[in-house]
Amino acid sequence: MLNEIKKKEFCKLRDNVIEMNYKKLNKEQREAVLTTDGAILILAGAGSGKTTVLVNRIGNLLKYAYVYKSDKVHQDVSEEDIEILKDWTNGNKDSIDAVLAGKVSQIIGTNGVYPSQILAITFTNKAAGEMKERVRAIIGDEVENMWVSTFHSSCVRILRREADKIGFNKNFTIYDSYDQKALIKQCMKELNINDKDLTEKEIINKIGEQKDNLINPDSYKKYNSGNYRTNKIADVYVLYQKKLKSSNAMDFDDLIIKTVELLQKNPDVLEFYQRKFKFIMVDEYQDTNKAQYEMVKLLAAANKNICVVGDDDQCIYAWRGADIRNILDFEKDYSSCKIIKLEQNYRSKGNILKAANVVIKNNAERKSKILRTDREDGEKIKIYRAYSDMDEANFISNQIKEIKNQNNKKFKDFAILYRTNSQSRIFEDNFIRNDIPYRIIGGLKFYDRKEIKDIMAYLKFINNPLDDISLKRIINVPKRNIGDSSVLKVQEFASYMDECIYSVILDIENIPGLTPRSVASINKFTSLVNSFIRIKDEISVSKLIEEVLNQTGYIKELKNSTEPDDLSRVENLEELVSAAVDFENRSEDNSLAAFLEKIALVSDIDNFDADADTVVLMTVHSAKGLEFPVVFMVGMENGIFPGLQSLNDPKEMEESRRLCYVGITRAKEKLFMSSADVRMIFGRTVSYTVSDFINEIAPDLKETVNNSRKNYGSTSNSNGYSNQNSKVITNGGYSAQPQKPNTKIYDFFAETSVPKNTNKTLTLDDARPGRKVRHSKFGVGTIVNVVKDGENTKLTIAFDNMGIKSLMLDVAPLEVV
DNA sequence: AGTTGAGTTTTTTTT
DNA sequence: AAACTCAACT
Repeated sequence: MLNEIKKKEFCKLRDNVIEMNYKKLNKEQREAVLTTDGAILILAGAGSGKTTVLVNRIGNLLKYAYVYKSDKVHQDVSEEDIEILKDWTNGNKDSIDAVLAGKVSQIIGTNGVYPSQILAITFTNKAAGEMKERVRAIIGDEVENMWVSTFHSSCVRILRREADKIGFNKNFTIYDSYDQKALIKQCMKELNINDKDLTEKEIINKIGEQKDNLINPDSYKKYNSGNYRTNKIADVYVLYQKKLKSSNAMDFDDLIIKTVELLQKNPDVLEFYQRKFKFIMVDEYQDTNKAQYEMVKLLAAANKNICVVGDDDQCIYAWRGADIRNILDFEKDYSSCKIIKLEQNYRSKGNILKAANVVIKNNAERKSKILRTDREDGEKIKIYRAYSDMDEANFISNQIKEIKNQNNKKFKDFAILYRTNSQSRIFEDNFIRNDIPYRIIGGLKFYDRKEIKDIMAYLKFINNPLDDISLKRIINVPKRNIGDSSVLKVQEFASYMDECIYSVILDIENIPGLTPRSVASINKFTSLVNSFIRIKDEISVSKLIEEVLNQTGYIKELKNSTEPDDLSRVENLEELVSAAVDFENRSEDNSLAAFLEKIALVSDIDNFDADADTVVLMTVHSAKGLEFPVVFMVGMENGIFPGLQSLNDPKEMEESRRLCYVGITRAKEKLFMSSADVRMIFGRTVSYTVSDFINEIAPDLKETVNNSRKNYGSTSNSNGYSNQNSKVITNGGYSAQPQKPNTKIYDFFAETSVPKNTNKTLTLDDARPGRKVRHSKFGVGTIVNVVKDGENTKLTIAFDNMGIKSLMLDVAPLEVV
């Protein structure tokens, strides 16, 4: 009756799961996989196999949810068949009967879980995709019924279904940060806020902060009306939300907040999703903010089957509202929760892991957890001090070539990790010259290019004509004689009528003060976009883009242009069309709205193809979750990593250290950490000391690899420069060193972060950013900036308790700490 | 209306 | 160093 293949498939599936559960997993992992009911917190250190655990846990939940598709009614059922069925279904009689009747497509076993009852939230789309594929390997295409996605994507999916319940139309627009900025600017203008010291950036940050913490405009206004500045910010917040709503748009934060609101205000909706998602899993839980936390809490409230995975040591998004307490207090939220620690690291060699451990140990606020590995110690961490940023890049490209040849590595085995995107440029230049294939993840994204944003604005507007921000972007692009003043008049009239711009320009004759020429131009524009709106559901997205490019004359304008950049713009637009075609082929829902959503929510890392054989350059933030055989952490200087703004703020310093920990733990076999004597920042030459984080690594775990610098002064080697450097660093201050003829070498020895009380008066030579100093009145602080002003040197110092002060080097009573 | 030019600001990190 | 902004000029 049951054909052999099916039986085999099933057995294979079950055996797979069991095999994975019991053979490949360690004790803690197994426990995590097998604990299916109730709340579990999995504290998963870097490289401890948490994705494996999550995937197998899902496999375990679905162990008996075998898909059985047949419409044949079975009659000749042997005893053996019955036994097999019993085994498959764990004796579930309903399931057995259903199979025999040929009516079911699923057998539900003891766990009684359907794929559709599982919600798995990951941090990036890429992580979601990978998890999906690994689950697919166990349960097959049934994986499509699971929700495996990011917070933002899940929220959009819910919101599209229920938009009307919170007063939105289901094809709402997702505003990216550019749209957000434009709208904030407009709000500020309308509120006559042009204070030089109340910038839109500050306002955006403040509003974002409120949103992360689920504070709505009204309550923010209520509690902040006393303060002049916050009161103004509150006004912008109120107006901003109002305008978003009337534009049928949401910003990134709103996606989460509106979902929480929806669930809170609509018990029936909440109940629906609570019943649907019997099992919830959240990855990277340490990076959730209050809003996300609340959403998870709401959804999990009924079943309490919640499994969160995270690592407090890898919380690197506090600046975005991520609240480490969410993970630290999980036990309080779910009192009967089980805590499982995964401390066995399968990724890095011993020394790398030890280095990570000693660095992170310096953080105060953490759950104690020590990663261990069975792997051999491997090589020491390689520390390189370059003389310049160019030298740093050069050193690295030489290392890449050398290691690649000697160790038979590929380009894709190397990653360059930095703290800020701007640091990529110098490597890019160098790699081009050295013929090293590379990819940069992050920075200016494809979809952030002007020409792409222009066309996307057309699409956004066509999809949602209430979107004033997009309309204003395209109304005179390409040029069609609708000037700023005309747009302003239209805008003002729309505000006065309390309508969107599109609806007032449809009846243009009602708008006062427009010249006949403007009226004609606007009418032409209106009928153009109307023609797009008419066809948007009838043709594919790629066709629509082509129509827009041609009908608007956008392509023509670029092709006629003499600007050299415009040629590549045409190519980019062609790529946009290809992206749309690709989307149509892959996506089930290939509507315009789905396309826009996909593009709004992709991150750069989502497109990271681990198979392409190139060196990879990215920020440490982007690298989270990835691993590479050889990692270069570059710009390891006080002032860059950690950044200037972190140096005098203990909280920021801890976050930086966590970031450093993330960076270190990306490396499997070799880790380089480099810094430079001098580098260019903002067109200025600055010099920073070696990062405190490098100094925190115990001497026996690291070695200096500056041998290649012997041409740099005969004194270097004779002073133990290359061999005993770690001792030099830990032994303390440069004052112990004899004067060096070469000031650069001399400076190098000055790099130390182990504070030694020398009581030495601060001199010009010591006055560098990152150095800790003591002022007789202001106490201890860190030099943030040094500006030579003729004879004098002006120092900017961030004091631990007195804030930031500017002082003259010659006059101020300062000593080296 | 569009262009030029001086002046300014930028670099955290991202869904 | 480069990108962006604003205002004064064609």
